[in-house]
Amino acid sequence: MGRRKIEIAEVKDPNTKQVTFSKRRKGLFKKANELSILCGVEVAIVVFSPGNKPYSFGHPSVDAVAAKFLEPNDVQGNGSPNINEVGDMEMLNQQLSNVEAQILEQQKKATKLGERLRKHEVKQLSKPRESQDSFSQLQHNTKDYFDAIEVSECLMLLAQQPVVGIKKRVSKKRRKN
Amino acid sequence: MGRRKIEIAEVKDPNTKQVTFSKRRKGLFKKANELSILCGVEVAIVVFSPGNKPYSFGHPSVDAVAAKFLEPNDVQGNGSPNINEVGDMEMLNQQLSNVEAQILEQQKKATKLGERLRKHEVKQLSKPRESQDSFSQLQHNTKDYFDAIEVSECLMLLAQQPVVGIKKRVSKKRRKN
DNA sequence: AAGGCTATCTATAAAAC
DNA sequence: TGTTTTATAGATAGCCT
Repeated sequence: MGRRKIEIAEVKDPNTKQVTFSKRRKGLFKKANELSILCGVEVAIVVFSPGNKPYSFGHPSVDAVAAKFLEPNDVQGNGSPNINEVGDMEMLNQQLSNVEAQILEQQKKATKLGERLRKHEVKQLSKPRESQDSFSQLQHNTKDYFDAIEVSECLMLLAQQPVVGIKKRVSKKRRKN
Repeated sequence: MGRRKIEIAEVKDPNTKQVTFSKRRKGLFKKANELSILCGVEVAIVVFSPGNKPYSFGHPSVDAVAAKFLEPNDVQGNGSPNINEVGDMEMLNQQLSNVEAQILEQQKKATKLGERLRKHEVKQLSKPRESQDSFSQLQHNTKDYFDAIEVSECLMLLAQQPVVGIKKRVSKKRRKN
């Protein structure tokens, strides 16, 4: 959409990245706003800048969307429970291709990280192809279920914004392969 | 962006509205995905369809973004606390025409919801997702590898679906006004 | 109602201020 | 360092299958 076509890969130059972020975040929010108005629907977005500053957009507000999401009883649309989807396979593929490259490059670092990862029962990264396959498969098998849950939880958390001392504990889990 | 320019106002024809929603939601998610990749940032979106079905997008996951959003303490980016901005005044003005009423209405729901949430705390919403939480924790501790690893990690974890027994507890937080 | 197909409109990468 | 402009890439409204 600019003078030149750019590949969707992380922008290296910090300055350019920041500029890109500003422009695209603005564009994203605008799109979200249009969507909410055109279709009379509710939307909520949270995004972090390269500098880790959080930005958000909500129509009518992030809280409102969260509340609605968490109140399935109020939804009598068509009887369909919370159904969620991550997006299109196309998008996922785009992510995957990106991930593959990163995995390869980070394999070394990942090794160093090994210890910490293991603490969390996260095994070492393996070949990209494997990831892709499993992911694709997973995508198929748990598309609806998976993300629906993910979001509901996020919203639940967001819904309680004025929160400060949330403590999350993750017990060591046993791998059961 | 189509054969004709349209004003940003609620589409009346239900069918057209649905089609518009589908197309634009797809576009919105794609944009969000591109933003996350181009700038190496985290994004989370939740949107309801005209039929009240929730859809979501998250990179690397809605959870991760939510957790980060809720734990400013962990963020040492530049010390800037949560900055919340909706976008342009233009956009805001457009929203204003609708928001007020909805906010009020949502406020009640939110309140009701609050009770409910507290009651259930964060019950276990899922199994496969849990793994991502430990990962998001991990992310905070390994910022350096963060970008490169987060996605691949996510994929790996997802690939290991048969994850069970993780327990996450969220303590009741005290609001500190 | 789920996918293509353009003609057009919109977003935005670079460049110019 | 930002704001505005410009030329293009990208998104999509109306159609059609």
